[in-house]
Amino acid sequence: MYKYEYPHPAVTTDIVIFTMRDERLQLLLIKRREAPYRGKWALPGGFLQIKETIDECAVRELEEETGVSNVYLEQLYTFGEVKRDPRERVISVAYFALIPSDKLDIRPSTDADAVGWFSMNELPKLAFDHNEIVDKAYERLIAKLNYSTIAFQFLPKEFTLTELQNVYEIILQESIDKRNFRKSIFALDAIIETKKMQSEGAHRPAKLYKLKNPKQVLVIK
Amino acid sequence: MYKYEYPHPAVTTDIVIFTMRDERLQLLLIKRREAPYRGKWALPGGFLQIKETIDECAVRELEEETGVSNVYLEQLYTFGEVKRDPRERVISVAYFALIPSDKLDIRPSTDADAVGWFSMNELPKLAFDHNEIVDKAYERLIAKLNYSTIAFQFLPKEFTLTELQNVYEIILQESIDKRNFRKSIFALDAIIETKKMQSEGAHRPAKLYKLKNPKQVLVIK
DNA sequence: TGACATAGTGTATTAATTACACTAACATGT
DNA sequence: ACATGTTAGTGTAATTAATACACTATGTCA
Repeated sequence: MYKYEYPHPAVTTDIVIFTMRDERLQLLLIKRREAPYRGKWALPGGFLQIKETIDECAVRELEEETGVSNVYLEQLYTFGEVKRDPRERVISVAYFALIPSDKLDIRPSTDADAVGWFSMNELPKLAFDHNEIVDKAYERLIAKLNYSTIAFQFLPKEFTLTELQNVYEIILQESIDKRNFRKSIFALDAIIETKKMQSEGAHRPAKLYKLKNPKQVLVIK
Repeated sequence: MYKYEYPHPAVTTDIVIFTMRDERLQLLLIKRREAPYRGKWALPGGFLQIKETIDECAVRELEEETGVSNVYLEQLYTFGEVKRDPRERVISVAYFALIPSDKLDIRPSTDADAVGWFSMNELPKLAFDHNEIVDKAYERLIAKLNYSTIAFQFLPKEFTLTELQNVYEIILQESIDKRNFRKSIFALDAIIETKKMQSEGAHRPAKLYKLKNPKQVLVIK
């Protein structure tokens, strides 16, 4: 038992885990096995341990749910409505993570929870205020596409320009002129050619590129 | 006494209160009367009550420290290093507020704390991780100047274009061409002329303008 | 070897941003 | 009453950035 002179809220992190699957922006959800919202889908997350930072908590939760580590992870916003959790007062520090498409098939290692990928377009009604969190994450993601190199975080180390363009088109939900797109990407001075090509069917193969600084997300302009 | 099965951190809000005073960007600090960091300057803030939202907590703290309400207030970031407070585990949800220059001389109503305005350029070393919070707030403020109408929040209801330009120049620390500045402000379609003029010395008086939607901060572009 | 599918490339037009200098209107001092 | 000082207010040309647009290249497969 832990005792305090004044009431303390519980603190959790919840993570919006985005990836690109089947030409769609998808996110990872977990089916709740317990009340409240039993049987509902919810964002992965969990309670902050007393000896870890909030960032560490998010990294840990992400690793527990997806098995991936060392991916892009950013604090999003803190949600603190009084009744957002019916059990006790819970403050949730929300994060969002971007998983490259080649790290996807790693074990969803959660202890037998049902986990699933859901397309942004066809999300169910989620537990708690998690739809609100997802909306905010998506909003942030769209904003960041336009002033940072965050889009690269969806791709494997080596990628084609068409793959990159697809990331933008899928997230922004608009088509982009191919020549202008390439021009703007080259202007970033962020990628270099590899000597490899990628053959993906009965057509001309594409050059593979890689980031000059793979882990770095640049703010541009 | 409040008892929990697992340890709970305390949750506070800290507020970076910006204003424009003496042609400088300044912020409000409070001198701590108690340990830890006794005698050091710190951001105003306080513990989250169990029945108020985090936003409400920030509004309340702001009102208690400055006497002002109904000003621009935005959640900034949540700070959760394990040892950021030596007493117990404390998660701080930081906010930043912008106070119009004409609301300034309202009583700093705090119960006999020493409060003071400090210029951003000459900040002392603050208690806790508050310098880090201030840095992040300033960064956000600069960013928002460029894609929102947040700058108007520093000004009284009616203001001149020169006053507005001063806000930009002081915060961005660069001089701006007057004609281009005015052009870009008019292009926002956010202000209208009043019929009043402001005479401020031995020179031509300036037109007073006002916002079409005073409380609204627009995201632009 | 021809059909098909995606990769890859340049230029002209338009829009946005920047650079730049003089006149207008008031207060004050003589 | 007029000359001086000080800030308010205004437009245009030059530069840069963003957009629109169509054909050739290179592979696979039948």
